[in-house]
Order: sequence, then C-alpha cells, then structure tokens
Amino acid sequence: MNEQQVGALRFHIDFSQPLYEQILDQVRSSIAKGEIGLGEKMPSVRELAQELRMNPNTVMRAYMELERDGLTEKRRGQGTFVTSSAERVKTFRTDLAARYIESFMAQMESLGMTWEDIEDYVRRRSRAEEGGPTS
Amino acid sequence: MNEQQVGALRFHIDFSQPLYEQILDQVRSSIAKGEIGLGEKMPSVRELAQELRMNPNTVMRAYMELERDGLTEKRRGQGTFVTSSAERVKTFRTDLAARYIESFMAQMESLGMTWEDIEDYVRRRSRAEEGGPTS
DNA sequence: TAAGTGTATTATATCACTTAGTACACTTAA
DNA sequence: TTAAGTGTACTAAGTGATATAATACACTTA
Repeated sequence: MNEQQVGALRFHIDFSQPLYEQILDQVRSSIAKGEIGLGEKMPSVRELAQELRMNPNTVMRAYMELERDGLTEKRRGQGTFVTSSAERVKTFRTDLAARYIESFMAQMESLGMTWEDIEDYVRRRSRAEEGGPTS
Repeated sequence: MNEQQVGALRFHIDFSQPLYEQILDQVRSSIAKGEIGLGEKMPSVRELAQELRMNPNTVMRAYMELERDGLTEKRRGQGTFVTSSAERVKTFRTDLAARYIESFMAQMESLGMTWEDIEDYVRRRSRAEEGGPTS
C-alpha cells in the first residue's frame, strides 16, 4: 500500500516524517541490502521528484546527504550513481547499525529495561510469529 | 553536565529535541524507574517552568501528555500527582518498551541486520565495557 | 481573603520543511 | 552546433510545529 517503484528503488512515502528523510532512509536501505547494485545509476533528481510528486529541491536534499554518507557519487551532466566501493557500503551499514543500537539501548535503559528483558521479549516475539506473516 | 534536579525529578535539557518532548521522556523515565514514587506530588507547572527557564505552556503540554499516558493525575487547586496505581505504571512501561523494540527491529531489518547480528554486537559491546565506566 | 493550583485564550516569533520558479555549468547524443 | 538531460544554486513564499508572552478564570487550601 502506497508502494512505489522507481527503477531499482522502492518507496513508501507518508506524512510521519520529513519527506527528504524518508527518501534518505529508504535509499540507504536499498543500497545496504543490495537491492540497487554497486555503481548502478540512480534516478535523476528531476525524475524522482516527478515520480514521487515532490519538489526537486526536496529530492536534492536527500541526494546531498547520500553523497555525504559516501553512498553515492555525482557526475555533472551524467547523473547520480551508487558508489562502486563495497567496502564503503559495508562500513556505512555497520556504523549506522551501531548508532541505532546505541540509541536503542539508551532508550531501554531509560525505562530500566535490561538486555535480558529485551532478549525475553524478542524470544516471545519470534515464537508468536511461527507460521505468522509470510512478509 | 547540564543536569538539573527539581524535587524528585532530574532533567537534562538540550536543543536536540522539542523541549516538551524532553520533559515528557524524562518524567516518564523517572516514573518508570520509580525515582519518583507512586502518588508523589510533581512540581507545579509554574515551578517547573521557572526552574527549567521555560514557558509554563511548554511544561503544560508535557503534563497533558503524561496524564493521557495515565501516569499522572491532576487535582484542581492542589497540583499534579504521580498515579497511585503500580499496575498502570507497569503496563505503560512494558507497552512503551514494546513499541521501542518494534521500531528498533524495523530499523535494523531495513539495513538487512538479523537478530544474531544484534546479539553479536551487544556481546562485543559489553565485553568492551568490562571495568569500563562505573556509570 | 490571599496564595497556589490547573486551565484557557490570544498574540507573536522563530525555525524546519516544502514548494515554486529561474538560471547556470556540464555531458552526451543527434 | 544544437538540444536534451544532468547536477547545482539562488530567491521567494507558504505552512506547521514549537516556544514565548501576557492575561484571565475556576478551584483548593490555609
């Protein structure tokens, strides 16, 4: 629902977050998971803006961040391309994951939850999903 | 650093988030961890606003949310009090933790990280903290 | 009665986000 | 050379969330 395919990229945009952040997160995800390959061409700023019915400036803001992440490279007159460095993608993925984990652990600690509590929850969670949604 | 004690409550306010959200999160945390006891009196809207050097309206917005959470009760002319129901606090704590976990798991899945990856990271993390910060 | 509560209202200011429109430099292909 | 498609830069404007300011009212307690 509300899914949208643009080239090798999939998007589902809503109003829960800034638009440029959603583009950013979802392209990061596609690159991290290899859904769009190394060196592959991204949609142009204008094309993606048209497909997602947004302003090109909004898309460009996301693209600027992607380049700062080292996940994309821009070539004037040609377009934006996923980096060719598998190493760079791997590093980015593990670094971002680490940041997510640290932030999450701080949240849980603020509720007085221990790592054991979390493990218990996840165990019960996966047990409840047996034969559950086939995603 | 930037810590502030107001009655039984501790605050550390910065500019990374809306002020009312920081109050909300930190009071929730204090109640969930029992740092402020069941039925205990909270600082008044005006007092907390003065201590934190904010507008009373900003504090009131946080207090409204706390009551919607069922964590506090307001008594006209008397003040705001932590709920007397341990059950309510417990339910809130586990529900919020569940929401944090689900959101976190979705984040990690978007990076193609599995539960095993997370366990590995946390194990290495706690090993690295041996004899580390005594909090 | 006075002081301290929560509550409500109106006005104002600032900032992040988004859109709109325009323009320029560069690359590629006709 | 030309045209079309790239990324980039800039100005202008609108919207909504956030925060402050000032004031007022109803209620409770001492």
